[in-house]
Amino acid sequence: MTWKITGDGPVYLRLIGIIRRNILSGAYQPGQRIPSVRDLAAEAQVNPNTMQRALTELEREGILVSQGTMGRLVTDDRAVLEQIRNRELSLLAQECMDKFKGLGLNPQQAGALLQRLGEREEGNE
Amino acid sequence: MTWKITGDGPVYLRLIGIIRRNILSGAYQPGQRIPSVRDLAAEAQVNPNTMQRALTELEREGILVSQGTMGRLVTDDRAVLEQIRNRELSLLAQECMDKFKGLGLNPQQAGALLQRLGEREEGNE
Amino acid sequence: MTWKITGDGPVYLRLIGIIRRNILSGAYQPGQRIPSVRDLAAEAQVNPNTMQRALTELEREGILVSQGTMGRLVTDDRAVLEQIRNRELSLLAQECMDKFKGLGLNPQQAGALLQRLGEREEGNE
Amino acid sequence: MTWKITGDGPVYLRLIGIIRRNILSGAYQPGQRIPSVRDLAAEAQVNPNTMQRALTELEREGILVSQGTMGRLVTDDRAVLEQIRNRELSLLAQECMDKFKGLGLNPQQAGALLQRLGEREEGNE
DNA sequence: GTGGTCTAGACCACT
DNA sequence: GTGGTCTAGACCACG
Repeated sequence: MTWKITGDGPVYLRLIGIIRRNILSGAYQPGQRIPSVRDLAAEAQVNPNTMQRALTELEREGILVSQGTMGRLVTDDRAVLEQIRNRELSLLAQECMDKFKGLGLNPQQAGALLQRLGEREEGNE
Repeated sequence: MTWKITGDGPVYLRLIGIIRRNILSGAYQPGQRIPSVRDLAAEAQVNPNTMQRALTELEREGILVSQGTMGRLVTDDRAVLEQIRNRELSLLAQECMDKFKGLGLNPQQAGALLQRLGEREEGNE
Repeated sequence: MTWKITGDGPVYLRLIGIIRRNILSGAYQPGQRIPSVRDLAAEAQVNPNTMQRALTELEREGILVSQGTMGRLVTDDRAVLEQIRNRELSLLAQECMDKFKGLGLNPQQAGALLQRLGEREEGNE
Repeated sequence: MTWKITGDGPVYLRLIGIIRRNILSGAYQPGQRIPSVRDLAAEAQVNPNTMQRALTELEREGILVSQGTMGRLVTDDRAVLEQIRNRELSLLAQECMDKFKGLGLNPQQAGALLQRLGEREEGNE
């Protein structure tokens, strides 16, 4: 896992984003145990308190579940994962679309552009 | 013009991106005179030298033209603008697609998602 | 390397000319590492920033390549070197010819004059 | 007459060069009266003493002749003019050749290059 | 006023 | 140590 804590804004928010994305992308599988707060903090070169806060928020979100003294697991509730994934997709889509609009494209054109990207890749394979 | 110089990377590169986007989006019209180096630097709260560097690079790119002591203009060469716009679109599309792939979508699905965004907006109108 | 930064015009442009000529003349061999920015600046008695600018331009020109933290090398692409050499030859020829014309010589006569210079040298050998 | 006193070295030496070249190029005809020291100094934006020194040197060279209180004339001795012109040509040829050598050309090649320049111009006419 | 250049000195990331 | 970036402040040429 890469821990480029670049950009601005509170560090713990960026940690949340990074961990969430890594779960949704499958880097951490549903039901899998994640490293300890201390280890994660060391890996990300961040204060353990900051990492703790990020994990607590992700717990409240339901994507992580605490096992008391046994550490934390990624939820195995596929419905929760799917819901969070859809929310992230929606945010990402809106974010991208805003940028495309800034260059004068409407959703139809932007969507077509992405799909043309796919055709090009197929051609390269 | 908004000057959020957030994120990481050299400031002058982000200035270039911001100004270029503002030109491509039409905030600065082709042939229009842009503010002086010092004014832009004050507006963006950066050192005039840094702004100067950004503008010099944009000049080399051809999207800006210097009029010596008469200030700088946005080029009125539509072909240059269109070419740069296409390059930016290509980069943006690839960038977005990378993020969508991280969430498990292929270009077809991502494109469809953006277009569904458009239909939703039409419904709201 | 001699660093006579005499004459007029921006210093960084004259630095570019001096360094380029020294590369083309073989004082810096293709693929060879050149001194650090700071060393060159000290040698030429200019500000490191000014020297940095000159080197950056030469990099953009392709005659120098940066190795990140490993310093800069003269390109080992002979084609690039040959192309730049031809361009310099063309400029130099035109520049000389302008001066000869000021003294009433046409290209034929000027060329013959230079070649007679060669014959005289042969005679001295 | 243009008075770009650029470059380095004593001003009066550059004045000498400029005036001599203007005479040899025919801007000042043999036997013609040249402007007064005061006028020339004003034109060149130079201290009259400096201009005086330049003219005195040119007089010693024989290319200018003083008429006492009647001002100065360009010599009408074609032999003197021709001799000085040859000396200047010789210096210029050597100077150019040094630069060509720096780029790896011998006199034969340099001469051929200049003559090719002439052919190209003929083609454009 | 405009753009452009130069210096001085600092900081950062990389290795 | 290396290249690279940024700031601060000054000076110049051009109209």
